[in-house]
Order: sequence, then C-alpha cells, then structure tokens
Amino acid sequence: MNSDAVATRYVPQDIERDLAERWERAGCFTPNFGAERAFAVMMPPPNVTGTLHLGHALDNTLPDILVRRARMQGKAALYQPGTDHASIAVHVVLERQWAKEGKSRFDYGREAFLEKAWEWKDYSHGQITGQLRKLGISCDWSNERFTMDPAYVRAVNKAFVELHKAGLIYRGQRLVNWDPNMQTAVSDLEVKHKEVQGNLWHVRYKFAGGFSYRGVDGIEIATTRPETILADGAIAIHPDDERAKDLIGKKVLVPMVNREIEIVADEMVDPAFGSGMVKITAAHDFNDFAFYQRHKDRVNVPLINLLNKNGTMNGNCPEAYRGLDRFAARKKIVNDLNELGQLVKVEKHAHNVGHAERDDTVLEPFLTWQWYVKGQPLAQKCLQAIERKEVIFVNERDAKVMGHWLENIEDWCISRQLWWGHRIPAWLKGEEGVEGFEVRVQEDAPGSEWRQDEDILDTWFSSAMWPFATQGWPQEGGRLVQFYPGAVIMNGRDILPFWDMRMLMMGLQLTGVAPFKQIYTHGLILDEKGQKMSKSKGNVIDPLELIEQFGSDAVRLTMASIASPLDMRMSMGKVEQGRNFCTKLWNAARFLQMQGVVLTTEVRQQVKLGSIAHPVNAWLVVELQRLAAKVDAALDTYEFQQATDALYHFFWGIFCDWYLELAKPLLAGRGDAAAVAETKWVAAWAFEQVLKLLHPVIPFVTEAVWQKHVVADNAFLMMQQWPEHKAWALDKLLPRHAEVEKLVAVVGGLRQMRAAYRIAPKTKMRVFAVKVAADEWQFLQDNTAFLDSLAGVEALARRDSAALVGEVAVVVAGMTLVVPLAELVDVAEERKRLAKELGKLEADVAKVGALLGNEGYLQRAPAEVVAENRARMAELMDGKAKIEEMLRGVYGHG
RNA sequence: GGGAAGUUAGCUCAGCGGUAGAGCACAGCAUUCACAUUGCUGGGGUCAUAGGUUCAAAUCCUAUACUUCCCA
Repeated sequence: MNSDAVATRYVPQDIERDLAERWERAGCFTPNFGAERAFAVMMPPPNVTGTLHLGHALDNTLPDILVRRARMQGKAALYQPGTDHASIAVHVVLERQWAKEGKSRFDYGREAFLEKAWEWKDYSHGQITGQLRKLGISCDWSNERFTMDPAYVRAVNKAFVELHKAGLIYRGQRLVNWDPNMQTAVSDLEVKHKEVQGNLWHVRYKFAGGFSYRGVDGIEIATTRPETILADGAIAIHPDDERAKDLIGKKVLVPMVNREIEIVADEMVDPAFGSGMVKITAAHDFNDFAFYQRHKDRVNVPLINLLNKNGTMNGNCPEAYRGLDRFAARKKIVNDLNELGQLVKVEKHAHNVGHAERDDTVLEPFLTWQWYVKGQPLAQKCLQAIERKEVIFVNERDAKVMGHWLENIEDWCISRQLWWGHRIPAWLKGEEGVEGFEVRVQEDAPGSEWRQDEDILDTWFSSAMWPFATQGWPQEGGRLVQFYPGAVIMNGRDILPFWDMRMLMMGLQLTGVAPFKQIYTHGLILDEKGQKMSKSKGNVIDPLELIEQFGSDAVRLTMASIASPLDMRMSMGKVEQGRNFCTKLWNAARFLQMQGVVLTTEVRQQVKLGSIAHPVNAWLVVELQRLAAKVDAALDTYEFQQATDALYHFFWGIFCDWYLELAKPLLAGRGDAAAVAETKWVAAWAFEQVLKLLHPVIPFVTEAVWQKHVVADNAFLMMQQWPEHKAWALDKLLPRHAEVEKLVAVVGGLRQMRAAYRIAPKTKMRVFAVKVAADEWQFLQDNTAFLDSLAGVEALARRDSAALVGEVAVVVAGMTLVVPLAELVDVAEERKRLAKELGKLEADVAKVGALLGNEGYLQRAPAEVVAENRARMAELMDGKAKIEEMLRGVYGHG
C-alpha cells in the first residue's frame, strides 16, 4: 500500500536517485522480448573518456522519450547503450598527461600505452554511464556494449575482411591529411578549414638554358607555403592564357635546388590569381596531386616528400633544412630566397588552412600507404536506399545535403597510425614498395613470417557497425532479428556524414538492409546569446550542475521543449521553468491526495467514461482525449516541442487552473452525492492518464507521484499501459463539453471586467442578464456556484433594460451581462473601453465582410470555411449591435 | 566561389494557405483556502523589404537586404 503522504515540498534529488536504481533493479529497462512489435533505437555511443554535456542530454532524452512511450505501448522497447573507444580522443588525453613530463607515447611503447589506455577506459567509462543513469535514460544496461569488447572486435575484423573480399577496401599510396602532432592520418571529415592570415610570397623561377620571354629571364610564382618549393615538380598555366602558347613545354629551374621542371597547361589554374601560374608540388598538395594524376603519363612530375612523420624536414631537402620543423623551414627558405634575390615581394593573404578537429594542429598533405574504403559503390547503395524510401530523413533538407555529399563522395581513409583501437587484420611480408612485398587480409596470421599491420582503424569504422554489432552480428538470430533494423537514429546534424551515413553504408553492405528506417537530426545547442558554447568562452552550461540545481526531470523537459532541427538556445531560465512545472505537478498531487482522490482498485472499477454526467467532468475528459491525440501525433512525427507544449498547457492551464478550480467544491464533498462521487473517480482516473502522458518526458516526478496516487504494490508507472485515447467513446459528452467552454468564456469576461475596474477580489457583484433566451438563462442558473467561486457573482437576475449609468456591461458568449457598480465605475473610462472594443469589432467586420462580399471567394473557398465565416460575421454583428446599443443608450450621455 | 537555413511581441521561439500565438521579461491587482517554484488581468506585432501566384499569403513563388551554418 502507498499510504504515505506526498511530501510537502518537491525536492527532485530526494526521489530521482532512488527511482533510477529501483527501475533498473526491477528489470524495467530490459526489453520485453515476448512482445509482438519491437521498437529499437541505438544510443549514439558517447566517448569513453567523456563526461555528460548538453549534447548528450539532448541526444539521450529524445530517444528515451520515444522508447519509454513504446514500452508503455507494449512493444519490445530497446534503447541500446554503450560507449565508443574514441581512438584519437584517448590518445590526446593520455599524451597530454605525458607531455607534462616531456614524454610521448613513443617513449612508453605500444604495450605500455595500451595498458594505460585500458586503465583510463575502466576509470572513465563509469562516469558517463552513471550520468546517463542519473538522467533517467531507460536503456538496456544488461546489453551494454563497448566498441572494443572482444566480440565487437571480432565483428570489426570480419567486416574488414568481408569488405576487402568484396573489393571495397584497398591499400593505396595517396595523399592524406597528416597530423604531425599525433603522427597519424585523419579523414577528410575531421579536417576543419580555418581562415588564417598568412602571406603570399612571390618567387622568381629562372628559365633553364638561358631562355628569355618578353625580355625577362624567368617567371614569377606566388605561394603560401614556400618550403614546398623544394619539392616542386612542374609549373601549371591555364591553356587560354595568352602566354601559354610560348611557354608550354619550356623549363624553369626550381630555386635553391636548381632542378629543371616543365611548364604544363592545365585548366585548374586561375589565370586571375597571383601571376597566373602555379607551382606543382604533387606530394604536398591535393590539387597538385590531382594534377600529377592527370599528367603523369605524358609529363614527368616527380613525387618528392619533404617531411618526416613528425613534421620536420627530411633527407630529401638540402642539408641546411634537414631536421627543421616545417614552420622554421618556411622562415629559413624565405630568408634564403631573399638573399638570392629571388623573392620578389610578400603580400598579406588570408586563406583557408586545414586543421585537425581534435588537436587543432595544422595538417599537412602527406604521401603514405593507407587503407581506403571505396566511397562510390557504398554511396550508390545509400542513394538507392534513400530513393526507395527504405530510409527517410525526418528533416528534408538533410536529404538534400547528404544526397550532395554522397554523390561527390571520396574514398575513405580508414587507417590511423595510432595504437588505441582495432588493429587492422592485414598481414605484411617484406618491405612495402619493394620487390616481393605481400599483403594478406584475414582474421588470423597466415604464418610466423607475416607481421600484422601496425595501424589501427578509424574509430568511425567500428561505430558504423554499432546497430548490428551490438545485437550479435555476425551471428544470425536472437536480438538481431528482433532489434535490427531499428526504428530511428537520433543525433546532431553535425555527425550526419561521419556516423549516420557510414552506418547506412555498412548496414546496407554487410546486412543487406538499412540499419534504421528514419533519421532524425537536431541542431546545435547554443548559449543564451546564440553563441557556441566553449570552454575558452566560459559559457558552457554543465548539465550535471543543472541536474543538481533543478533535477533531471527539469533538464529533460527543457531538452524536449527546445528540440529542433535548427540550432537551439539554452538558458538557465528555461530549466527553471521546467522545475516549476514539476513543482506544480507535485502540488496538484498533494492537493488530490488531501481531497482523498486516490486510484484504488475499487475506484478503477467505477470508471465508465461514456456515463459521465457532470459537465465539468465531461469537459475534462474530452480535453484529455484531445491532448492524448496531440501528444501521439507529435511524437509520431518527432515534434517534441509540440508534444511538450501541449502537455504543459494542458496540465497547467486546463487541469490545474480550470478543472481543479471548478471541481474544488465537488472534491471537497459539497454538492449532490452522485456528482461528488463521479468527480472523485474522474479526477483520479484523469490524473493517472496525465501522469502517463507526461511520464516519457519527466519520468521521475510522474513515477513518484503515481506511486502515491495509485494503490498498487510493486508496480511502476513506467510499465503501465499508454492511454488508448482512440478507444474512449466520448461523442455523447460533447454538448456538456461545450457548456463548460461557455462557462470559461463567461468567467473570463467577468474577470477582465473586474480587473479593468479594479474591483477587489473579495467584492461580490450582482449580475443582470439582459434579454437572455430561456436556454441561456438556464445555463447561467446551472452555474451560479461556479460564477460565485470563480468570478465573485453573488446574485443573478434577468431583466430587459440595457446598462444604466453606473453600470458596466459585458458581452460574452452571445450574452449581455450587466453589473451595477455605481460607486466604482468611471463612465468616461467605460466609454473609452467600449469604443475600443467597438473599433476592434468593426475592423473584424470589415475584414470578414470583404471576404463574404467577394464572388470569387464564395465560389472557390471550401463550403465549411465560408460557413464558418458567415457564422463569425453573425456573431460579430450581434456583438457590435449590443455595444452600439450601450453606447447609444446610457453611455451616450456620459 | 558553391550550397543550405533563418528573419513573427523587448528577448527566445512556435505557427507554415482561411480570426497573429506561447514562454520569459514588463505593468497592475491579489495572497489564512494544493502551489509566491503561486493566482487573476493587462500593454505590446503593417509576421525583414519589394514584387508575384491565389477568392484568400506570416504561410507558396521570385528578387533584395541582413544573420548564421556547411562545403571548396
């Protein structure tokens, strides 16, 4: 029995920790494997090194709302949790620690490094999962996965081998984005282009063999990276350039090294930029490498690599440069060129430079052997799946952006020269590039003379397998059947290509089916002023502090209420509002409990919606049905804002402000016995429905309140059945619903009037209904108790005369109500008010009149719209006539 | 340079063909009655600008301006 009272104050911390543990212990988070329908969502696995940030809070709250609802709908609901090994992030963390001692991972060696990394993983893994538990995320912890679990590693190896067999993975010598700090390749997507204020150095290249052109013995070339001059392999000129016909095929000498290179025609050159000619450094620039590939059959363009892996200059440079850092080498060569007289001029020049997303190092295009996944064939499959609607973007513009990305896809460099991650299942014999070198791709070593590739796989390679590798793939059956493919994937728009598209590629290729049916993306969470949150700006809002201060429910409610495909702004105020809502719920529960409104088995048996007699109860139930329909419709289409907005306004505006206020006398036992009894069960039942509807968004407070409200042992709200509002047959209640709508309007009108004349709340009024019809009079009489308690009407009478001096008239819901308030009414003020109201009405009459006077409108607008406006016109004219009468009559003299 | 998005009340945003909305902020009034983490009431908007489509445009189309993001 839940006989204990609801505590007087809502303190989220008091209920949340306990409930999180109880749910998990009771097995509520584990899917009901027996259910007919399944609903599965994959958690975007947070980095194992991470702590909860607002992005996580959003990314997990939204799926959790859907999963909690699906569970209540009786589906096998799975929210699949786990963490990602986050290769580079872990490297950055560990290397940063060692950097303080002046050491790098190379001082420790691979074995020791991995040991440290696992230690770090074990330590930090519990943080983020604990924080997710705190948020009330109902994921299946019993099937938690880590991307480096032994079974997951086997799956990754198998995937690599299979893709290789299918010809989709190859080893190639190509330019990669090289991070000299971490000493690894990074993928195109991890490159952030930043505008940097640099220089454009204009350098003179002399013609070979004493040639001169237009009286000059050389040409001028502009470059932003003069140190790459040492590796120049050609000069390019646009074929339409007027100088081209004389210069193509001529040779120039590379400054400093005096190597002869050829001038070649190519359309990539922008004739308007710099001197209209570009130097080609094929091993150090992506465009230049493309040039090399276009021309290599006809022109000898040497591929010269100048850099060591750590960004220092290597043995291919002249002696004086060897060992210098790339930036030091740049300074030196500028000086040297200047001394040689070959530096013509220096201009300031802003240009975009690729930086590593993770450690912000300036990246170098670098020529190495790497493993690649072929983009095109996989992208084709994705495009086809999108085309056939096997996978649907909830936000249509994602489809456009991703379509464009997929159509222009590049091969994906998947090897990383790092240690923490999945070591590539490739086995090498001999020296790469040397006669007799062999590579085999298979899960186990082919023999003792083979050595395993040193490199590991890009972290996103394993994340791309998350939807099926977590469910047992490559083994068939079991969870894979039930939970794959999932219903929807939900994450920030920023990782759409990294993650969603790669999951789609891998899923289509390895399992033959798209891993999810829908893709929902949200924007970025910005601060109050619309700025990106960053540690350096100091505007980061920590969700853990929010939880501490306002409770997890408040944070969840905030997340749901701001969720948007666009960027969102976050502020403490919004969370505070969420907390206030929870408090309101708590207090309403207390109130109901104090009135003895509890949902016992006995009360449940009394529930017969169709039989409801009292208008107030009928009104509530109809409103509740509309709310439930709205919530379902919104959640079905991922419109979290609409769902929370509807819930918020229903509970605060309809349930508390009006229903409870109207029901107070009945709940307190005043009135006829049947109505009292009915109100008690309706209130008890309806409150439970509201708790159910709210539960996915604010699970803790609804669960805590429900356990007090309902008499049931060892039961949880989170496992109750979702409201089946479609089955509630309430048509018969509609007339009574309309009656209360009218009452609400009358009370509202009277309250406005009272406020306008500053009538003290305690002052009771007498009210005359002017020339009201019999049914209206009946309505007023039926509601005298409410008119008294809500609008301070102590006496009601009918009469035929309009308002006299010293009286105020209110026209509302088609009735004219006159209140004699001689001592309070300012006639001039009242005239002004009426004139204003008349003005409004006249404007509306003009607007609607214009519509109704328009032949085209009458002919083409839908009949119901026309009828609606006709009715509206009649209403307006009626109201207008009444006000005019008042003005003409008594107030005309004022 | 290419692409996308946004522009609605002081602020943050919803609405996306048929009577301009919410929260916050602001103002006034109230408070032994579940709730000051409260209640009631109010002021405030030619829906960026200019054209067009339509019987009807905040909503659809086209330009322009400004802001933001992505890609090169």
